[in-house]
Amino acid sequence: MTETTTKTYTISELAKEFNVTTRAIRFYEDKGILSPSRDGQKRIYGPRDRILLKLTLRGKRIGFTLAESQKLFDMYQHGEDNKDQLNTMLATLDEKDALLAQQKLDIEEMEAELQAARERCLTAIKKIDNT
Amino acid sequence: MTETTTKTYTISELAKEFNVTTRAIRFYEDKGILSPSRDGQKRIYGPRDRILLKLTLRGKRIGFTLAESQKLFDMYQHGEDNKDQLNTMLATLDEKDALLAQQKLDIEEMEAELQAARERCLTAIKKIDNT
DNA sequence: CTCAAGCTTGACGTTAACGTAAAGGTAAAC
DNA sequence: GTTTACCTTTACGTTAACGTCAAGCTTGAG
Repeated sequence: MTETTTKTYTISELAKEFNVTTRAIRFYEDKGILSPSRDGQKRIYGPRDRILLKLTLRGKRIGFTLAESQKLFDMYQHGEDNKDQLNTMLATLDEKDALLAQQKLDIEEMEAELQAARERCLTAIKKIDNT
Repeated sequence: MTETTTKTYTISELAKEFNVTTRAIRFYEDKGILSPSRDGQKRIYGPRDRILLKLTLRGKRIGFTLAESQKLFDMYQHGEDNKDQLNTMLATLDEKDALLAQQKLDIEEMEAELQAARERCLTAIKKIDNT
């Protein structure tokens, strides 16, 4: 009764789902981020790969490099028994948190400026229309 | 009584203030973002250059390319009379706003994950300490 | 059988954003 | 007058993150 088959994905399925190229996905494997199993030649991706891909792409959107993401994943997985490594990871996490905080400020300020620019645009357009 | 002298900066002053290299600042000039005046050979930066530099760096922190920042600045300055250009700019602003909204979500989720990772770290360290 | 669709592994090309010398002008300090 | 500290231009080097062929396996449809 208990299903033991885990969901799998082909490379192009993942590519479509996350809107990236297959080339990019293979590239992430090269960088040690993904490690799909194989069916003969073909790559088979499991749920774990899917999550890692998702996290990687999210990281990218907020400015993490692939190397940074990979490092985090790596520490997260193989650091359970090494205190030094755990502390290194805590430091890394703090560092990232600080960056995110700064980014939030930057985003707020940028949004205000975009809004100001938008209003200036609209005013200028009105002026033109009244000519 | 009314002072008309505007504050000016040397390249290294700006570099120090914003913690970037002089090379980077000259690079931004190459890209058309800054346009300092000269005192003989030497570059003289005014308040306007300073602001543009600040905005550029802020943009960078949230993932804007230099070309994108430059394009925004350019539209902001020379678009007052061209309706098409104003509308293009409005579209660009909307696009950027959408990206910023996505980034906010990404940051929230990433912070949650970093927090979870941090707690896992701390737990693991405790376990080690109790060994 | 063959043919198109999708997979594979190289391997060279590209863009962005500077880094890094190299080689020299200038100006205040000693 | 010669170091020292900045400034300049020119130009080749570098890293990240893929893009873009090339050349070939394989597999289900017709």
